[in-house]
Amino acid sequence: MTEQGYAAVTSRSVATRAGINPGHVHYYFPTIDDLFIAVINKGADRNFERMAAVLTSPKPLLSLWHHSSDPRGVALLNELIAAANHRKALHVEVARLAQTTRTIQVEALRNLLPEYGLDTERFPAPLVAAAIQGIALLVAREKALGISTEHQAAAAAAEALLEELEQDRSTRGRRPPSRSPSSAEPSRRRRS
Amino acid sequence: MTEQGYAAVTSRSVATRAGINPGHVHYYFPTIDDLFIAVINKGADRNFERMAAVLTSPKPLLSLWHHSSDPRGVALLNELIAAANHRKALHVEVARLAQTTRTIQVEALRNLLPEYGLDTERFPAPLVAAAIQGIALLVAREKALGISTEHQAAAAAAEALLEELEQDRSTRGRRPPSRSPSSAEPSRRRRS
DNA sequence: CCTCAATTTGAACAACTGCTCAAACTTCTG
DNA sequence: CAGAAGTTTGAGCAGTTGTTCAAATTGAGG
Repeated sequence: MTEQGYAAVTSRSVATRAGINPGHVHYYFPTIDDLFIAVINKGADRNFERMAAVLTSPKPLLSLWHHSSDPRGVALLNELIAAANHRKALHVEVARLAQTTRTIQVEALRNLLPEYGLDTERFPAPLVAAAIQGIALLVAREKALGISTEHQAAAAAAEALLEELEQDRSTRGRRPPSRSPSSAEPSRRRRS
Repeated sequence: MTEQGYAAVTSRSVATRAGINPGHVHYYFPTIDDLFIAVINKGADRNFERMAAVLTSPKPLLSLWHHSSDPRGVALLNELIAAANHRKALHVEVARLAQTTRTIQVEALRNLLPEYGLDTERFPAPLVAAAIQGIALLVAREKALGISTEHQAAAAAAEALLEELEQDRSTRGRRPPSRSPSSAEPSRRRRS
């Protein structure tokens, strides 16, 4: 699926790779849609586990970036979404996977972002989540297309920024967060 | 293609929609790949024109955001990329389209970004381009999947940020940019 | 009006797809 | 070891695909 697109996944191609008989595929997965749904669910399980680990790791944002940058994961999700656009039965499943993933991310980020000293008015959790995953998605896509080295610069800059944020968080962590906005920094537009 | 995926584009389906005979499609487009390539090239032309207009408009970043958020454009590009992953003949064409688009964007942004007062060390042109297009891509995708209202918050926040940047640029424009970093703002980390 | 080229049609072909099903085979159970 | 349940196979069917091609139709030029 990641190598040749979802359309290359057929009873026969799967059987050949699995070293079994084409008809036998339908013994365990009555329809090909069932096979796709199984892929989605298995991918979802792994994804949720990793996501939980990522969001409770020492450097959540950076880990989320690395996780979202995984080329195989990006390629697989892209194909699943494209497949869902062609086969209606998959649409519901893919939507649910994406929905749950996004909800987990946003809820976790809502708790985490204050620790980074981010102005959550200008940079609310949904935006940060979309930015990290969106940039990672685009970088992975351009790498897969074999485009020039522009995406490397973007990836490097993104990683540097997140590293910077993680450092801010760790130094902040030592002294408890001030409850009143009176001290040090000029409240607005400190950061972006 | 945008409605049902690239796999739904067949000699017969195209002919039916065009009100012509299936075989006649092959008179003008010998192979279906040729048809896809024509779509790519036509889309590329329109895209380059709009991109040029966007990048020379009064609010380039905001316009780029709106342009990148166009649902039909996102859907079409997604399908073309998915198709290119399945049919090798398209890969070259799609890669060239994406490459050219990205190059145009980045080169324009390299000239524009200083006007916004952005620290181009931390926010180089490739990152800004990837961020705008990546977030727009993700938002459009989630909207297409029919996912909850989380993406709306992300889109609103992104738009507000860009609007803010545009205002900075316009007020900056009145007084010529200071050549030395001595004045007003504390040089590092003024902005993100 | 006649001719010749360009266009349009309809039918057909081979290759592939998802899926079914009866028959063969294997494994487990009593 | 017999039989039942589960597994695996191979062949086949109906439908769709890209593509070809000869024949029919249309249109332009002399």
